Amino acid sequence: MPDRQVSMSDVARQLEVTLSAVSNWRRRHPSFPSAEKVNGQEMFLVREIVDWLDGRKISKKDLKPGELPGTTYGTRFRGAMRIGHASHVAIADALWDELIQFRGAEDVAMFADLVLGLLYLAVSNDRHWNDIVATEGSRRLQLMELAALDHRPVLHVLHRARSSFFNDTRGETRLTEIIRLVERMRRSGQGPDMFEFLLNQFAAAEGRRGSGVHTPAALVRLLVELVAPAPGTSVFDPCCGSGGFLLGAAKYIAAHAGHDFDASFTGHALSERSASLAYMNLQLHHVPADVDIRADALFRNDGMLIANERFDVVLSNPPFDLKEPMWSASVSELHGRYGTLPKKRTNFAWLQYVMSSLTNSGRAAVVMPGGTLFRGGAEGQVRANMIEEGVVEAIIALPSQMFVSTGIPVNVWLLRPSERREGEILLIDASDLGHLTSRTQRSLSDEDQSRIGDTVKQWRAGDGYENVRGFSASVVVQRIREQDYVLTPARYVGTSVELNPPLRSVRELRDDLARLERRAAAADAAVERQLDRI
DNA sequence: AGTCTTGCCCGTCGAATGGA
DNA sequence: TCCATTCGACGGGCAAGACT
Repeated sequence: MPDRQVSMSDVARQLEVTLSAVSNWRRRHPSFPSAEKVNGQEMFLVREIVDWLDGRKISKKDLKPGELPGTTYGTRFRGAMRIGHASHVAIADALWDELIQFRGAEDVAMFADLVLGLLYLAVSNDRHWNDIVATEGSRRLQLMELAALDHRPVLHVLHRARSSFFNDTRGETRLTEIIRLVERMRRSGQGPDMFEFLLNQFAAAEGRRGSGVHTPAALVRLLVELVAPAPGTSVFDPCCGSGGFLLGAAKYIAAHAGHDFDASFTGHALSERSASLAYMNLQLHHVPADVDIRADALFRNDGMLIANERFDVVLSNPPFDLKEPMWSASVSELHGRYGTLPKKRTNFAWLQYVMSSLTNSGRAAVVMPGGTLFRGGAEGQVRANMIEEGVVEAIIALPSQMFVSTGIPVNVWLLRPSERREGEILLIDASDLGHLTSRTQRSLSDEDQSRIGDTVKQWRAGDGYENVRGFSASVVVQRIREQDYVLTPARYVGTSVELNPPLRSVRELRDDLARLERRAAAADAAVERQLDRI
């Protein structure tokens, strides 16, 4: 759309605001683009209008379903005019290619911190940002320091990045280029989404050497859909990483319930870096979230994870088989309502923790490694107790290679308070779903996600659900008990390929053959007739 | 008739104020 | 110091009126 033009009323119509609103903007804001008369009508350049609208937030009461608080009129205008409908991904993709050229020898995380920190400053409209863009050298570094002092999370990531980034002369020119790219991201008006996009890109770039667990976007969407958070709910992630689940839940609520946004979001981070990234990510999307760092106090002396609040919805992807001693040395066992575990078996400690932080009408979805479904010992005992208590609602086995950090297959535990026991557990084997996005990466398509989501919804509603061989099975607890509480879905759903087809009589087969021969003869005759006609 | 401006009203947000 | 309340600025909607 190089030089497309629009009138004031066009703008008002596309934005679904009144004409007077646009008129007021024009009257009240000298920065409003100037008009040009075409055939007696005043016209504006779309490019200039979009630029200006990007700086204009839609007030809460005027948000439409699906729009998060903080959405600008620029975004709405673009959507309505189908401008750049390829959206932030296309823009960010292009910028990403440029961006990684300026990566130096330092590790990806440092580079990520620098870029994300700057993008946060740019998008959150920091008062120093314009000067940072316009200045160079030590003055610019001073301004960055000043800006970071105003934003503590940025302070953390920028400090980390600075020491390794600016120790040579090339650092200066690279910084100039990076700031230029960040400014372009800001001007695109889709900074918050780009922040999220870059978080995913950087996590992928860090790969297996990456510092933290990063939940892929497809998995976030799946889990959020499975717990279906409603407006007014409290959402909690006890290990929130960069805030993906909390943001996903906020987006889900906004998309399904309009702008009614009185939900609360709480995240605990295991590192200061995670906390900073999560804080920035959520702030930029205007998600009112509390993010705390709880790494040092993860496990108390009695082995319990810290739990003193309850939430309606808990979503989490905690680190599997946590090796790091994040608890005090005096911890020898991990206690929980459903059993005691040796201190190295943290997976079920997380699951029990999730249960203890759930309200009695709550719902939780947790990502766990495959071992949690079948391992015996103390873990098997806890699993058995949870099943008997009726807190396990469903298990979904996912394909391998879903994560950048590990190739092992994972599964989703859907948990509910025991009051709601229904005597059956839904087991879904989705390990055949998904497609490879690279040699080592697999992702779930939208269809895959909705197939899983719809199955769970139908099963919950008790309406229209049927077991699908090789995919899903609703299983009574008694049957799981007989299997020593092993929850591996594949064991219950059967195989999709019929290994032992029921034997058919020779007569049936001969009849079939005869029928097919008759149809073939009829088809031949039809072809002959057509040929004769020519 | 269609397009835009103006004045007025009202809801929202944040800063200031006041009380425990 | 923390909380609630008040107040003013601001932005958007509405309706009447002006312009072409």
